[in-house]
Amino acid sequence: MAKKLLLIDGNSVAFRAFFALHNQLERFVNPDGLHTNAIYGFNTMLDHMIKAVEPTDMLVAFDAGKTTFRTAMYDNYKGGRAKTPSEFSEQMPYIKQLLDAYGIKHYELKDYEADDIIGTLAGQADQAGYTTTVVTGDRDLTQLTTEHTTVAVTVKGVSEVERYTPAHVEEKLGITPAQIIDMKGLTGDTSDNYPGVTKVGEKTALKLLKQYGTMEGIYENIDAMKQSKMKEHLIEDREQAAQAKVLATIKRDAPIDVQLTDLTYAGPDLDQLAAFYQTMDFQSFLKKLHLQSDEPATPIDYTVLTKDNLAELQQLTDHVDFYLEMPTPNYHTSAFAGFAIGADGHWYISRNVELLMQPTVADLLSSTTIAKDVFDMKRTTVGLNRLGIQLGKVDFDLLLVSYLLDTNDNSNDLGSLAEQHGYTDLPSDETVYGKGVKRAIPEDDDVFFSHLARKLAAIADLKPQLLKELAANEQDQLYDDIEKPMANVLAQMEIAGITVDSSRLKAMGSQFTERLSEIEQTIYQEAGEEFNINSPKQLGHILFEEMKLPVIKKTKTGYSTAVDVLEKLAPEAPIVANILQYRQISKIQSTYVVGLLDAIHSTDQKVHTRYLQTLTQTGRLSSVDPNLQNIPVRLEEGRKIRQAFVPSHEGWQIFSSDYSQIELRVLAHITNDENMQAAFKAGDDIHAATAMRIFHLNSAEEVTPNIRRQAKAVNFGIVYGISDYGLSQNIGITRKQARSFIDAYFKEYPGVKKYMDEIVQTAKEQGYVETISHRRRYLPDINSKSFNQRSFAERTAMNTPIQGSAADIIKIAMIKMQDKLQAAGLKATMLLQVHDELIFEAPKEEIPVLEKLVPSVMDSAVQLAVPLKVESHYGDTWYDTK
DNA sequence: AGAGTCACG
DNA sequence: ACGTACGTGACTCTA
Repeated sequence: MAKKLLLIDGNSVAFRAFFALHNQLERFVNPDGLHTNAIYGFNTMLDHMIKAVEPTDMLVAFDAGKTTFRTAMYDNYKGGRAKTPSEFSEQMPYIKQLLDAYGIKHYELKDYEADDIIGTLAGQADQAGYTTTVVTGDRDLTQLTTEHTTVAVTVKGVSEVERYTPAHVEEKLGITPAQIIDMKGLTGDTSDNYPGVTKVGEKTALKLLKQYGTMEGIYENIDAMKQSKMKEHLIEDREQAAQAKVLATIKRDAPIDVQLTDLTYAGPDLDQLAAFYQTMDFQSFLKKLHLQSDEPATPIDYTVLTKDNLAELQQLTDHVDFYLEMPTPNYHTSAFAGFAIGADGHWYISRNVELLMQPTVADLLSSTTIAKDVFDMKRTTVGLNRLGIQLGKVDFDLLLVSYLLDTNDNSNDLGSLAEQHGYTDLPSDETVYGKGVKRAIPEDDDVFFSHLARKLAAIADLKPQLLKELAANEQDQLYDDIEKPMANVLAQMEIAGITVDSSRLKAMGSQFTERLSEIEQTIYQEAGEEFNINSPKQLGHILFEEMKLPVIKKTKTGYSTAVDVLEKLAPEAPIVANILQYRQISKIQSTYVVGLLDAIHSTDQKVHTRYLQTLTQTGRLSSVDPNLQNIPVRLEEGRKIRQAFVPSHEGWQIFSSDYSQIELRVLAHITNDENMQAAFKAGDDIHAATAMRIFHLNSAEEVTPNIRRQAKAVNFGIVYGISDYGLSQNIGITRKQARSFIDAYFKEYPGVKKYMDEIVQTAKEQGYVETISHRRRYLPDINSKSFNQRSFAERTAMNTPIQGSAADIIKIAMIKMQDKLQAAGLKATMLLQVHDELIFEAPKEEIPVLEKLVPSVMDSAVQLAVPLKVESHYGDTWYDTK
């Protein structure tokens, strides 16, 4: 049989696992007080790789301590690294125990790193005709790839890897695996703390290698290179580079005393593994083990609910678990497949949702004293509403709570989510219902009913644990006072829907169709041939190969034809302007005319979006099916789409209020910057005020529109976690100028500077950032080795509290708003939310009331250190609210 | 299914 | 030196 060898870089993968589950650090503690997150993550990765590779032979290599031949050669090697957390080191011996139970050989060698052991064995395996897979978190190991050796580098979480073959290395970097060491030699390695050639980074290195092949090749030709700073650096740092290359080179001949033939993998010792899992308190792995040993899944008890036993439900007087199954995601239109109801292990199931309308059940559900525990209360509320039933008091919503605990837990599948929280008695819907075209509700009653019963059991079982975690995070208020009431408000808005004038849309559509075919003909003439303008590939061919226009930007797959590129090309050829025009109209046509028409419900001429309440990483909502949060407004052409959004009654109007600069006001609040707060308190135009400060102007007259525009861009940039490059691109200035703008900004608003530094520091220490309402976002990459990932996490750390707090504020306003509308007995209805804007419909005569009420509710939603400002507009259509 | 593009805050 | 602004969803083409 063909030999398949799996080699694992033990330290690297364990470290990766530790940080991937860092946000769960305190949940992974066994009864002895040992942290187990790295062990758990390592095990997950192990299972995943064994399943994917099906190895006949395996070995896990470890580093053998601090000093190696590399430290002997260069004493700063891996110097200056942050100390390994003790929570991590304490787990290492147990990872080795785990491997023993798995029957996997592990090995370490004094004076050598795990890399060298792997390199040596991979080389031997290649000779012996094995197929080898190397698993590591360290990209440098890609130098080992050959035709028979694949290197799988962990990218995200614990089980996602990127597989490097020689072809993949070539494709990503444009060099061969053997040239990786030349590249490292030139660039050095910050995380291992050795330098290469000054000012030479990956890009320069790759360019040089493509030209000269190897580091030696570069130096052989160095004299012929034209004079430049780079040449000087190359000459000066020659020795350093040579040393770096040696440091980066993985040994292929380490003096190992294991033989390839010793590595046979025969599978785990199940008893030993079970005992290990018991000590570690790994319930889910224990479960899997039992499944493997062919023990039947524990059956679950349930009762089929019928008209005859309905009365039994009257015993439920304290709390009720409830789940309504709708097979498709859109609960406004989905069929009903069945439901489950019960409490304390007594589960009643039926496919017949008409039973829900029986008073016994309906009263239970709509009761405001008997609390319901559910999964996705908004979905449940809308679904029940279609059956004429109100969902009353909800105590626990597993979906909402999981999202608040960790915004990454945003799967909509109850089974997957439960598993995330260590509950393994519930398979995913995909497992039970199938996926894709094969997805269907099981015909077998027992299969389906058991699944529904297990859903209730999961909700009931996880409730105490999750509520405890919520309290520990100080998120009780966020849950009780914001997200739960929010779910109800959103359900009402979704049910209300907004009326769309389809004849208006259709009229616009035929105009667009006509214009499109005209432009299309012009483009074909200018191109000299017909092609698909919607295909970036074909368009790129025409523009850059046939017409030979200059290439400004490339994408992964070819030439970029994005707007910013085309705008630069417009002066070169008239076809470009026509393409831009075509793109603009075709976007409006496909997404907003045709797309919107498709979404109109024929029953009421309305669109009913769904707001996703548990998706975004910041706490904002998102809107789907259709997305009503990105209806065109910036360009007049598209803005006209808004004329199709009309009130649902004769004599009514559309009314809208929006927060003005809410994110900058939040910024002024949380940074406590005196200068920025003063500007808002004085009611100044903040962009003009910023302009005067950073450009040192003395009077408001000196703020020209262009200067104000630049200051506005800087303000935005700050909110996004600015970089000089990003700002320079945005407003078309040099990087140096952008840098000086930013420096001036921080000097003028020192509180902002201080906040930005502190929030990044806080994120690095605690692993997450928070909004004013204790909404939390974990940033696992904040301490990443990769500059890119780390920088991204740092910008996120700066932006999330701002964007997220603004989201908190409008949510609070919406909840208060809904109450006020009801209390005032108004007919006005809240229809839409677009991040900083609320849209209503109301009888004309209520407009004056709304003009006072809405802004007052919005600006007093929370008390900040600066005032909140709200602007209102109204008219006959959404278009007219300007 | 993923990439490219473009609509919004 | 590194490679770049934060958060979304829908449509079209192409593998």
